Amino acid sequence: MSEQSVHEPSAPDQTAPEQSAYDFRTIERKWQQRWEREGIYLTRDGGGPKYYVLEMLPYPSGDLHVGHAKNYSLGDAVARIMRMRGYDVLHPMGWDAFGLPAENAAIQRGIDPETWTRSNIENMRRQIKLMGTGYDWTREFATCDPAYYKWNQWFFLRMFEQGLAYKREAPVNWCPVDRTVLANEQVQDGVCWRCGAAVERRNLAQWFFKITDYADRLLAGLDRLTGWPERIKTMQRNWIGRSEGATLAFDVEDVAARIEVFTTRADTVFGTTFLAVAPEHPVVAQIVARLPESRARIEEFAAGLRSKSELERTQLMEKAGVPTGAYAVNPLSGERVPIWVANYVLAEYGTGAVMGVTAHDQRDFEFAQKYDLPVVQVVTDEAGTVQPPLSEAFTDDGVLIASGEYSGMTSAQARTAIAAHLEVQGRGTSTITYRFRDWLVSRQRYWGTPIPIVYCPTHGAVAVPDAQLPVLLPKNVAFTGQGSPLANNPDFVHTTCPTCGEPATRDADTMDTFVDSSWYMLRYLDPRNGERPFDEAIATRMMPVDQYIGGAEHAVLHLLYARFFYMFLIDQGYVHGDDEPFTRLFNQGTLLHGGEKMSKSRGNVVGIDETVERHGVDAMRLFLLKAAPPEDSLEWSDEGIVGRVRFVGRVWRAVEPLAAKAKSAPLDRLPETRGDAQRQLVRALHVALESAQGETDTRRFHYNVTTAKLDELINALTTLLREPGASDDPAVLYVVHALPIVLAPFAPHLADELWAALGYATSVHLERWLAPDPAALAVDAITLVVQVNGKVRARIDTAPGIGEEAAFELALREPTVTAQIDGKQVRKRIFVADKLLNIVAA
RNA sequence: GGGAUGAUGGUGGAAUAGGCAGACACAGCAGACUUAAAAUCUGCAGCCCGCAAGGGCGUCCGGGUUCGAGCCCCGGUCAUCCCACCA
Repeated sequence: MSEQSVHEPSAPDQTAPEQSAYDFRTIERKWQQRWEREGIYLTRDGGGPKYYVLEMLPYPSGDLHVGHAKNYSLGDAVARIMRMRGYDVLHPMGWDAFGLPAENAAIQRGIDPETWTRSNIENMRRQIKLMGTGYDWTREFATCDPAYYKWNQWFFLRMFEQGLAYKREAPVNWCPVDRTVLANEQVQDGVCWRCGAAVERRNLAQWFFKITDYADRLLAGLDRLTGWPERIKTMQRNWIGRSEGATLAFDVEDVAARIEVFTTRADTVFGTTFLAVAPEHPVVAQIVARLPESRARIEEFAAGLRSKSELERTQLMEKAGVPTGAYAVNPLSGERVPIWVANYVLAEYGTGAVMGVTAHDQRDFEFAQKYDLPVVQVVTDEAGTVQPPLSEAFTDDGVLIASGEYSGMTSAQARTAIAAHLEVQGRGTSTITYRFRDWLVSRQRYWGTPIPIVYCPTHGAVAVPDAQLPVLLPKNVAFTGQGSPLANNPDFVHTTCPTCGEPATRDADTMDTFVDSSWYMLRYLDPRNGERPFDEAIATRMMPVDQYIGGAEHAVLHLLYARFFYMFLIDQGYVHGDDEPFTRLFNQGTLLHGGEKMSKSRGNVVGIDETVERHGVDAMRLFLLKAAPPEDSLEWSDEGIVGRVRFVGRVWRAVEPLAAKAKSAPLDRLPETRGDAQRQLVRALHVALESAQGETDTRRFHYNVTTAKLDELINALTTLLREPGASDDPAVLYVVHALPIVLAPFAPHLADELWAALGYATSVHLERWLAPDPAALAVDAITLVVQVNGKVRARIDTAPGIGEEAAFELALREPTVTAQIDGKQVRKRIFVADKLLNIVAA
């Protein structure tokens, strides 16, 4: 590492604590340089079990703040503990480098997106190294490297071949002034972020990945992911939104059309009093052709709806509709029901049409109230107490009434019977509907992976041959914020058809950046492979990721897309094994400052450079681990970190004077202990070891508790050191010798400085972890709690294993106990060995 | 509207399986060291009564189960997050 890459100290800060004897600035820099020089964090192939720990790929936004540090401190501690425990740890880092902010910088400040991105990466890499994190940097890549995005294109073509990538029209946000598509975050209050023009919805032909083909596998896989938080799995299930029901067909009177409706309540068909369709439903055009007098009314209604923002449409609007004038026929009862266009029917879900069952669906009920439609109850509860008139929809399952031959059946029986009956007549089928849609991957942007498709007047959409990949992003691009940068670039767009060689045009869209992050965990395994995205054998050996760490904001999209992508890779045989890519998932809590999430846009960031310069890396990392459990959000505290600065100094002052002696204290067996204080000290060390190691086993990562155990350890050590002769005590020297090992995952620089002071020439991070020793953890004295009627009245210090009778006799010697029993009869005794004696007296 | 999670001292938090509530730390107070301060070290510290010994109360509120509830059950309040016209 060169000198330039180390941060220059900022101006001296008068409020900063005076430098103690432990010069963290010099020491931390020294170790970081040495670790890098010696390559101690390169992935080892030492014949141990593999352990792949991965933090979610960061976006290179510019500067790291302590919120990022919270994430990396955790992953780094996990990686270090597992490495010391003998696992062959893979812990890589890279960059999610495509995306909108770089393009915005280009539009607003005229900076080339690549220049902007690369310089951010440089800075963030420097800052991550400044934290002393143990990544294997030889595997680093950025998703904007052509050597990476080439494989995005390659996978796109494989999906295209399999019919999993397809093209269809879909609405986008369109700015009529800038003639460009806007991302949702570029639409603010319905207007363009740049020019303020009102944003329109427009249909464009775009590429989709057929993730819905995998819906049931994505659902089923969740049940096997026992190492994932239940909350995230629930969110994914809700997102997929599997719904079992039936599709039923209603004939339209006087129009040669059928309206299909999806319903989960086929048992309520007899209660249908109207049909509601989305304004976009094709039947609307057919009805208008037949009943021209309805045209104006329907078009006005649809136009009013289109002018509303998404927010107004989904949250604020009252249910409303207009009658089309046409009627449909109930396939079971034969009754005529009016067809309405309604604002609460979604074109994209189900069939875009619903049967209006006013008595048994709350939305339909409200609609009926507003437009005075009949309410026909066809289900009642078991006891038959629910009777008309209804004041609200009765939405529970129950028993059918007024439903012809189905009356008397339960809802569940009727659903099956009705679906079967209609199926025979060709008017119904059992259907499973999903809430989530196929994955729209086209983005009308520059800074992303070009879609490797060419449009030929003769041959249509043609795949770019593999040999011609990557389709490179052009360099000579003007960023005006108007139009599409690639579509505006003739050199890029004009090409020849791979099939016939005639003039053709390229697809001018780029891929959603979620494509980039859907398979990156595989590229780390074989990052320089030029022939394949990754080697099959290596991937099969190293996958899945054992521990994935990141924020809950990716609970649905990224984590669902990556699971889908991996299932595809498994199916295609690019990697073998289980089709879930992330065995365990841990969701970090966010870092708050001033009660709000720390972020550049909120202007409440605390930078890494300043924090490290002022307090030191180890203190920062220890504070971020100590202040709260890692899944909780955590309020940054400039005061709180002072406690960790003190801890670092206290450890150094306690250990350093004894370091020369301590190396000869053997670590392979427990030391002789003379007294209770010595036994407590050795026990404190093993409690800390157990805490640190247990957290990786149980996956809770509650290092806030582990750091408290380290506090207790150092408190016990400094207390003992005040006793005469302590510096020759075998227990003290044993603990001093072992201390760097237990500190290594959390304060890696301090640990190595202590290890060197002991006289070691090699890094402590190459040492083996100490196994917590049950003999050291055993206690030789307990405090037995004595309760009278459930209230603590005395505590008796005694040896473990004391019997109930003996305990009772001791308890009766305590005046605070006898005072409570006095004049009462002892009715009962509850005895919990080595813990508690409860005397029940009345 | 639906779902999930949570609520513990001045603050962040701890409490393995229903068994000592408040570990550890921050802030605070007192003391030691110092000419003085900083740094460091030591001690105190949930609330109320009491000189003390000790006692009463106490984990959002109200009930319940239990010898015993921060933890389990029922009802409520508040907070955060997610989904939200999904037929």
